[in-house]
Amino acid sequence: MKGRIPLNTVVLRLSECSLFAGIAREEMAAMLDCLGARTKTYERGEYLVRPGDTVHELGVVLTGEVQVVRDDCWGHHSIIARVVAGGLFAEAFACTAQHNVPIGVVAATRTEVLLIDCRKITVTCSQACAFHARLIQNLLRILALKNGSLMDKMGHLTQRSTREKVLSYLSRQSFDAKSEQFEVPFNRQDLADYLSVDRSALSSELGKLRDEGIIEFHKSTFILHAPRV
Amino acid sequence: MKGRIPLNTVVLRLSECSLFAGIAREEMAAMLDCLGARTKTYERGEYLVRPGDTVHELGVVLTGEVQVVRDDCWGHHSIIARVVAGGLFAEAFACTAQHNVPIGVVAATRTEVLLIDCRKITVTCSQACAFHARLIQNLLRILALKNGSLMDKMGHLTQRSTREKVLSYLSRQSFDAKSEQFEVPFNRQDLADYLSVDRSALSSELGKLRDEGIIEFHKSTFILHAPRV
DNA sequence: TGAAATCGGTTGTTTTTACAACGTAATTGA
DNA sequence: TCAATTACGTTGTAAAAACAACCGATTTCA
Repeated sequence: MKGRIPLNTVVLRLSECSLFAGIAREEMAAMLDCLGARTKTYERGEYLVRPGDTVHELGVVLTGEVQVVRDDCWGHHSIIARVVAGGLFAEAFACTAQHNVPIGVVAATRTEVLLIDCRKITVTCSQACAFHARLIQNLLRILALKNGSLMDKMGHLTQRSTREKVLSYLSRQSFDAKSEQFEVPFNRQDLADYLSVDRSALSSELGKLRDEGIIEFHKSTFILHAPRV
Repeated sequence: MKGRIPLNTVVLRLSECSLFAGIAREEMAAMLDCLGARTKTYERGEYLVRPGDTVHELGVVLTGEVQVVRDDCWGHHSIIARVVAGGLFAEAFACTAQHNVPIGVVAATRTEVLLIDCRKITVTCSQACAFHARLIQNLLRILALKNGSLMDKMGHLTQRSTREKVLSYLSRQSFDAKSEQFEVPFNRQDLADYLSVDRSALSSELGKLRDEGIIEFHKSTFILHAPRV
């Protein structure tokens, strides 16, 4: 396999990745070879995918974190999603071999990724490797789940005011954490970019919500007292 | 097959549906039987899926049109997507057998649909019907494309102002129509709900854009003079 | 045909946001 | 350790949106 990351390290990471669920570690080396997978490392701030690229490979985040972003013609920067270790990026575009993708993928930290040509997954190979069917089913499930999370995010974006957006987001985080107290994985600017609101407006709205006793927060730790939406 | 719609009518519709691409018409009767598919008819305004439902079946729109909608706790109604003949709905939730779905699906016109239990698609059946693999691949492609359209829609929602949202939307419609002139498939209220803006604000913004010579419109026919975004 | 409902534009008021600018605290890194 | 950078809250102002209310035109349908 191409890339500088040791094979057993890669296999270890992949064993916890939902794309490879149900595939034995012993099979993985052969599988990676058949898929023509390669590893690559990016520094914080580097682009893995640029708007306008043609994408054939999907990416698996082995370590670190990437953000799927979009900059529009009015100069706004927005964060569509974050992908942490075990997650996939660009898989929807790779599956349809999309030209001129509208999004970018940028490393939020130093990041190691595995890149796999999607055609190698969806087109069953001549050796009729046993894992193909499983990979396709896993990919199907991942795409379905991602559809769900895109809809969740839309639930925040469709809110009219900054207050509603941030409450919608915090409620969701609280729900996912199964706790009134939780960490948000963004700094203020990134949270604003994620919710498509102004940073200073976000800050002041958070201040108001605190004054009203609805939330408490310190840095990225939040406590939501309000009934969860 | 259960339902009151004649089989050959269903087969004719399905032959133009991307879920069944690559499947011969002669095979379809047997396939529908194996899948346990059933047809159903809804009147305008009827709900096909309600928020909170557990969904196992995906739907294929045979005739008519449905809207995927979401009503939030603040009383806002928003339209996530519209699905016309040949399109699928609820497939992402059905694939993951999701409980308590956050969305509703409502008939925008009188609508005939085909309902298929997703487990019958993804789990290859004992007869090892030849079409299963093809269905799964088609479904994969559809989910990937839908991911893309959700991202497109987010591109509109992430715009800050009503003006930017509507221009972003109209640019896209113009691009898709490959023409400066095009029809939008919404009335004003629905367009506002789709873009998550106030209807009267949308109306007055459209008026301003017309006064500035950027667009022309009559009812749902628009002409966009501005360079496409 | 006529009443009712829907649709779309307009206006005015109140609320909210975006934007820019500034200060302080925390973090980074040479 | 000190300087530079980044992060975060705050404030003021101008712009924009939300909301409600209204009106005329069109469509629906009994």
